Amino acid sequence: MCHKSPTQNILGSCPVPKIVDHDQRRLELVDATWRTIARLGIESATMREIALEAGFANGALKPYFPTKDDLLTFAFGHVFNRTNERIAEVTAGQSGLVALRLFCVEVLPLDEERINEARIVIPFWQKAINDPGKARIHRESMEQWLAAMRQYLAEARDAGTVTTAVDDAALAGQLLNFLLGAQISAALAPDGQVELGLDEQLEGFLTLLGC
Amino acid sequence: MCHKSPTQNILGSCPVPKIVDHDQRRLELVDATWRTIARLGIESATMREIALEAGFANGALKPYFPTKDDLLTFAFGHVFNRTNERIAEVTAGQSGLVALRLFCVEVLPLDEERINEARIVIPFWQKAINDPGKARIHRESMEQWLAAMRQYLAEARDAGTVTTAVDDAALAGQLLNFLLGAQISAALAPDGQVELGLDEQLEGFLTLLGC
DNA sequence: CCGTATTCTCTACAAGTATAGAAAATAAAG
DNA sequence: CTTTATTTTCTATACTTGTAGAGAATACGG
Repeated sequence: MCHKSPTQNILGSCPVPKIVDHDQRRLELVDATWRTIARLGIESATMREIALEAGFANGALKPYFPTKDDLLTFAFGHVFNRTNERIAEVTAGQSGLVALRLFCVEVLPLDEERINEARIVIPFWQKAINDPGKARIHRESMEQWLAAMRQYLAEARDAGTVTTAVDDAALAGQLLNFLLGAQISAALAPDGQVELGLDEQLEGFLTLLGC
Repeated sequence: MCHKSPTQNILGSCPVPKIVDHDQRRLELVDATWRTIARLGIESATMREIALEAGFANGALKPYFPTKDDLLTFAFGHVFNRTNERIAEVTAGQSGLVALRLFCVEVLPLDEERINEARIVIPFWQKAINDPGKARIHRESMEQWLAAMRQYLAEARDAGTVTTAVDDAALAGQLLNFLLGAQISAALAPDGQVELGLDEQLEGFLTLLGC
């Protein structure tokens, strides 16, 4: 009698047949979900289409995500986490205006990959309107972002690079809404359009802070 | 033999039975669509549900909107037009910073009605991601808004109330994205929440312009 | 009251969806 | 090769949706 779980048993001695890392498979499926939504839109991202994109047949997703909502919630959460990790990497060891700029540049949809992320997050927002759980995911990330931005602003004030009379909470909120709106503008821009002027808008905002 | 169309024939003399103003009926249906989306979300806004909300049975919408897409496109366009008319009313005869503030206040989701509009426009954006026609509707309105904002900024510069070195195009773009992002923030805020600080953020931005 | 053109209701249907679960395929140990 | 537990395919089901269209209801002139 063997008590070992097959997935743990790489060098096992029981009648052990298969080795699929469920967690990694889930990430593969999330990636396929992401690609499908970016390519066809969320309305065409059916379980069948996602399975196909992942290279499987219809029912293969079931053992890893019992329902479609599980899959989507996990996928959305993963995109959020990935963005936050990227932000953490880029801003590590930085502070003040420099960190604030790096933060914004990382979030703004300035390249094809992040424009795709904008095409994912908008359907997420739409679902969140009528799904309190998803709305909470959004709000918690945004609280986190706001806190980071307020800290960077405070640091910049200490350094003397931010001198405006407008208070930090208002500035951070304004900047956050700007970042969110930029997702809309980028996702709905015509196919070939590269220049939305987001760089200039960000630089403009940062310039205004020093008044 | 009678050649008059019954809908035109208010005082007719033919065997004329019914008087339904098709255009007004369409507006009623658009209103019911709007209410349904605001109440249940766009995913639950089926033809049946919309018809019910309008006080009709399933198939009654058909003569006025042959397909669901016709209904939705018309409904979205109508919300856009209504907003633009409201803006035109409020800013009529105004100019410069005053006009700019009135414009923004009219667009920002500061009351329950405009938070509902945010709950409508987000599903629209989502659909527009994969529907070039809808994307164009959005872009054309935004071009119009940008032009208006740039003009107000130019007027304010002439009046000396805007003195920043940041150029007007960047300012207008930044402000537009702020307005769009505010829709997201408001639509996903918790139910009871009244204060997002959008007023302060707008005032903060306008203050920064005078540097 | 009757006739008539319009408006609306109701039922029906074809297409597509998520999901369930039986059966086949698979891969490694013995 | 056989055994065994897992993984994947495949088919089936229950449900919802948009749409179509026949028929009933309606309202008004005569």
